[in-house]
Amino acid sequence: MSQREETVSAYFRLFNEIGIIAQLSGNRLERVLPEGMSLAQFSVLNHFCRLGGARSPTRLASAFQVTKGAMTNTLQRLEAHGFVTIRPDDEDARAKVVEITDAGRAAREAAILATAPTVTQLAGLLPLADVKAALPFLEFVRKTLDENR
Amino acid sequence: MSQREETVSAYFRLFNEIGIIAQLSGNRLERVLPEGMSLAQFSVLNHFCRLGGARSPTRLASAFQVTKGAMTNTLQRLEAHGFVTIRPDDEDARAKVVEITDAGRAAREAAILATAPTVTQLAGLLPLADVKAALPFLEFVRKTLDENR
DNA sequence: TGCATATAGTTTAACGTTGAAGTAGTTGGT
DNA sequence: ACCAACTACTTCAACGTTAAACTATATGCA
Repeated sequence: MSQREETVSAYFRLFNEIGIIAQLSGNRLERVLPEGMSLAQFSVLNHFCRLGGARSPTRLASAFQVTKGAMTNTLQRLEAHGFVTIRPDDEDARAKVVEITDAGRAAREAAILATAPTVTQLAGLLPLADVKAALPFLEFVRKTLDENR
Repeated sequence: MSQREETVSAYFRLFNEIGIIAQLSGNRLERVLPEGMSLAQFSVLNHFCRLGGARSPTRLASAFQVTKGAMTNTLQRLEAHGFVTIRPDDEDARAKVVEITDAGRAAREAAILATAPTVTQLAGLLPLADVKAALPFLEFVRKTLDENR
């Protein structure tokens, strides 16, 4: 294999491994999440609880790197469950303001409890130090991909 | 934040970053791939070219960590394009034997050429040494998830 | 002020995936 | 030789995603 081919294959392998891990870990978490709660919904609830305050759909879409259409879908489901409220933005009639509800906070708590055994199991298998060591590079890859679409 | 919460959040961040990277890199490659060729199809063609020989659908499904249903879908599309042949297995009437065709090899070549500029761009942004350094951990994570479903 | 352009959000079709149900064939213990 | 349990593959509905088309509103410049 030429040097060029070896280089190309390293990048393909990187994205291939990452793709498979995303698939396996996503399924895995989704299976233990309470009935009807998707990973996308859980992530949004988490975001609100961790950072507090209100957000527009567009800002959420960009935080999670999904299209606005995908975020519309997620937010409509969350609203149907009563986990968020969506109201018009007074200062910009195009925009909306999304906020988590008490029910949403409770659902997030329940979801965290539900995932705890799985996270504990993984913590026993994947050394925390390795995970922490890998994060900066992964964040760098994510930012790089994001900035060069 | 308690030690426990910090640990949990490290694992969530790991899978969150990986999920976003998978989404962004997958879209990105798919956009430059020749019309009608999905990443799943490309991966299968690549697999055949790199490793040679024939494979059963189940073996392919397990190599890519997708369900058999997903692989049925991918193989049917590849067969419709004439990129693989699918025939019964003489030694096991339940099974099938999948092989790449010359057209499939040509399509794979074309796909590699199409992705070359993107890979080159990424190679300029993500240092090869960092990518190579990250691979063993990612492979370990993938194997661990795979073995503990 | 008016108009071109940009932005916020929704809708739609198409896609790939999962999980479960179903068909067909194989295997191993008795 | 039989039959229960397993395995290979397909089909189907549901889901979350993308990209593109669309409506409505905002912004900036001539």
